[in-house]
This record gives sequence, structure tokens and C-alpha cells, in this order.
Amino acid sequence: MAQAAYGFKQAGMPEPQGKPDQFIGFIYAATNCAISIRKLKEEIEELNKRGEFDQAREKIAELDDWVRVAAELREKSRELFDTIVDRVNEDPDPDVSISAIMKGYERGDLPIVQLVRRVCNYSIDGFKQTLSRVGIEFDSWDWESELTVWNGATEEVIEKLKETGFVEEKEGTLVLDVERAAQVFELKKLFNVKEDYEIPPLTLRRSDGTTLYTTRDIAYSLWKFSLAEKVINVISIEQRLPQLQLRIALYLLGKKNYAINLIHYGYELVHLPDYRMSGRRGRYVTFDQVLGEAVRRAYREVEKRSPHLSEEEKQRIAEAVGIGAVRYALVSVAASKPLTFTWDRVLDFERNSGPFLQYAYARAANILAKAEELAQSPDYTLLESTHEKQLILQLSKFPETVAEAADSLRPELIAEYANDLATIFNSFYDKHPVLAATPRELRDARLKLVEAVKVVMGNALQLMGITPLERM
RNA sequence: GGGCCCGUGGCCUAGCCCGGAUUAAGGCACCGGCCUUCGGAGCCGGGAAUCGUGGGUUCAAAUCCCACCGGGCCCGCCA
Repeated sequence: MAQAAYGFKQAGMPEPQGKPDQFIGFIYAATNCAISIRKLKEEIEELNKRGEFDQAREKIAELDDWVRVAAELREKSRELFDTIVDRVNEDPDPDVSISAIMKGYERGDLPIVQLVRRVCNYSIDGFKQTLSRVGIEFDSWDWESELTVWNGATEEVIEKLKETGFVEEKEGTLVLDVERAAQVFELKKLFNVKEDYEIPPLTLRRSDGTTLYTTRDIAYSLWKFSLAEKVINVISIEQRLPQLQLRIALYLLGKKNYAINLIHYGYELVHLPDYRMSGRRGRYVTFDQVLGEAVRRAYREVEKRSPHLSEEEKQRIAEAVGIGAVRYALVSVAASKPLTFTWDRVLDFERNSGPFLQYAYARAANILAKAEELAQSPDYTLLESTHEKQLILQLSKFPETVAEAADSLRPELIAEYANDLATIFNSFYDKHPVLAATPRELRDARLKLVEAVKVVMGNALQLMGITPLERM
């Protein structure tokens, strides 16, 4: 964040053009690029002077890559990119400037706080825009700095950790000897770590006096546990080690139950087929792009299948279908699996997809809408066919499926369940007429069955954040 | 160098933790059927898999153990 704030300042604190988070993302990448190129050039010069040509060659390869990145970024916004590069190169030492921002922010220097907050808010506003489009909102937002730094909580954590005797001073930094702590308290088996794995140390404080993310996270976690008995951190799997170090730190602070009840729900990242996504390089597909493309494709389908609907209605349905497709694609694979992104895979509208489920729901809804009279005298003993029995059985499994999904933190189980339900319902739909069924008692029993499907499917969809549609 | 995760038909995914009722299950793609009945984003059927490789444990291994190969990630005074 400090680097983005630095770049924003160097760029002259411009008003964002376009979506604010993407604007900041661009500034961040451009700044990073400018700094990296400058550093690499200096390093190469130094290596050449010292005659270490092999190492210089490696750096040159890195430099080449960054030069390509620069060209890509410049393509996107030439003026802004050039300004950032020029200003970064005029700066005697960008690292010092960035460090000054971090220091000032932790101290609470008003102009710096205002700068950083402004940049943060641009990003957050953009995230909120995107997330609200897919129906995600948060109950509360915190400024971590308020809860951990400015109120002294992080400093208190550092002091208490010092008292444990596992903190050492090294070249002006404070370092927690996680390995020794784990050995002394026999924590490796508690946290499922192999005995012979040496846990790397954790730097708590930089030599310039500022704290690191994981250190603040210790204080932040203590705060979270003041509100809850179980904390599930949904963070990338890359942060496995820091999360382990965090738990050990909590243990050292005498909070054994916190350490145990802190769960790291690690998710894998989404990859692109050709190259690595990298925020620092500005190489990524944004979620907004994915949603936009999904909704466009959905619109084409809606127009093809339901041309009679009003324009407004078509738009509304396309939005729900496109977003449903994306949400299903993401929720239906285990989070711990890396996902290689291709449009075809994510925007599949056939079986085993969000729209497939929405379609089954719409079919059930349609039958119910066409039933002029409600089911008054159902005789359930008449539901004798295989399809009907399978459907009843599948419906009965819903509660236990939801419970298991929740207990084991596996939302993909709901997706699998809903897909099975839709498949069975479609077979039933194909073989057994509902409204035209005779006698009346059978018609009513089937109508009740369809109603149950609609209710359960609707609930399953909503659990996955997919909008059920009466028509599509 | 050390550690963690993954490797299932052409492609994607489930099953693996807690070995047996699986003839290894779905989807995409491919091939062939189904438009007289509630919307075909559907239904019915078909071909296609040495479950990365090699050992081991077991009456029994996709599942447990070991080694190796291939891919990803982590080991920062980044977050």
C-alpha cells in the first residue's frame, strides 16, 4: 500500500479515471515497474564494474522482462506511465521515500495518513462496487492501523513476546525465533508440522522501527478473538507459513485456545494459461472483465431463447445468469485447487453450471405458475416411479449436505448436491407430466414434489450466491 | 538446499483424510437418437482411463507407506 501511495503522490495525486481500484492498480504496477528497472540497471552496472558477468547476465534477463512489462503498461496509459517513470527517476532514493510513508503512517502523521487513506479508499470503493454486483457485502470493515498500530496493540504484542525470551535483536530488527518456541512447547505436532521441518524466524519489526504485516496480524487476531471464539482467515494458500507463525505467536502469548481456533482457509490462485498473473506487473484479468464477458454471453443466450421479453427484463436475467455462471465455476471446485482460467470453462452454460441450476429452478417455477389451483388432495403413495423416488431421496439429503459443507468448510458440496438435484429433476420433468397427470391426487402429489424442488433449489442457489430466476 | 500441495479417459472435476457394495463417477468435446404433452440452457444412449512411474503393506490400494519423475507454491527488514 505504501508503494501505491508513493506512486500516487509521484503522479501528482490525480483524480482516478475509470474504476478507482483499477486506476490505483495501474499506478502500483507502473511504480513497481519504474523502481524495478531503475534498480536492475544500477545492479547490472555494479556487477559489470566488478567483472561478475554471469550474474549480470541473469539480471539483464530480468531487466528484459521488466522492459516488456513497461511497454505493456505504457500502452495502457502513456501519459500517466511516463509521468510516474520520470518522477521515480528524479527521486534520489525511492526506497527511502516509501519507508518514510510507512513510518509516517504508523506514527499517524496527518498528511501521510490522508494520502494513504485516500489511496486505500479508492481501492476499497472499487472492490465494493464489484462485490456488490455479485451480491457480496461485508458486515463490518476495519482499519487495521486503528486496531493494531495507533492504539499501541502491536507494540504491546511485541513487548509481551520479548518477555517470552524467544525474541532476538538482529541488525536493528526484532526477530521471533519460531523454531525454538515450537520445540520448547512441542507445537509441531499440535499444528501438524513435520518434526524435522525447521520453521523460519519471523521478523517483527524493521530496523526503521515500523512493523510488518504478520506482526500487526497478531494484534489483529487478538482483537478478532475478543469478538468470536473461532476465527476463519480466508487468505491465499501462499500465506501458509505466516499463518503458522501467527498461531505460534498466539500460543506464546498464552492464548493456546486462540492458536487452535484460528483456522486458515487457504485458497489457491486463479492462473492464466499463457502467463503468470502478477499485480506488480499489471498482468491480470480483472474480475470486472470476467463478469462483463459472462453477462455479455448470457445476454446473447437470453436474446436467442426469450426474444419476447422486454429489454429491461433481458438485461436483468443476463446479469443473473452471467454472474451465476461465474459464481458456480468458482464455488464448485475445491478452493485448495489451483484454477486455470479459460473463458470456455468458466462461461459454460450447460450441465454442471450455474445456468443449468437456474434453468431447473425456472422450470419448477413455471409449472407452479401454470397450476391454476394449488394442490389440495395429494396422495403421496402414488409417487411410485424411480425418478420420483430418487427425487424425494435427493431432497431429503439437503440438510445433511448443508451441515457437512458448513462443518468441513467445503461449499463445493452444495454445488455438487444442486447439480445432482437438477439432473434428477430434469429426468423427472422429461418423463412425468405434472399438470396433466391423472388422477387428481397424483397431479397434486407431483405438484407438491415440484414445489419442494423449487424451495430446495432456491435455497441451494442462494447459499452459493446465485440468483434464482422464475423466468430466463 | 529444505518444506508443503497436486498428478484420475483428448480437456476439466469428484472419489483419497476414515482401504472393500466401483464393472473407477460426473461435465466439456466427439458419435447416435428424442421437437403431438408443463420452456430443448433439456432428456436417452454410445465410444473413450495401465487412477504420473516403480516398489512395499494388506485377503483387498485411485485411496496407506517409501522412492523417483512432472507441475505449482513457500522458505523477505513484501502483503
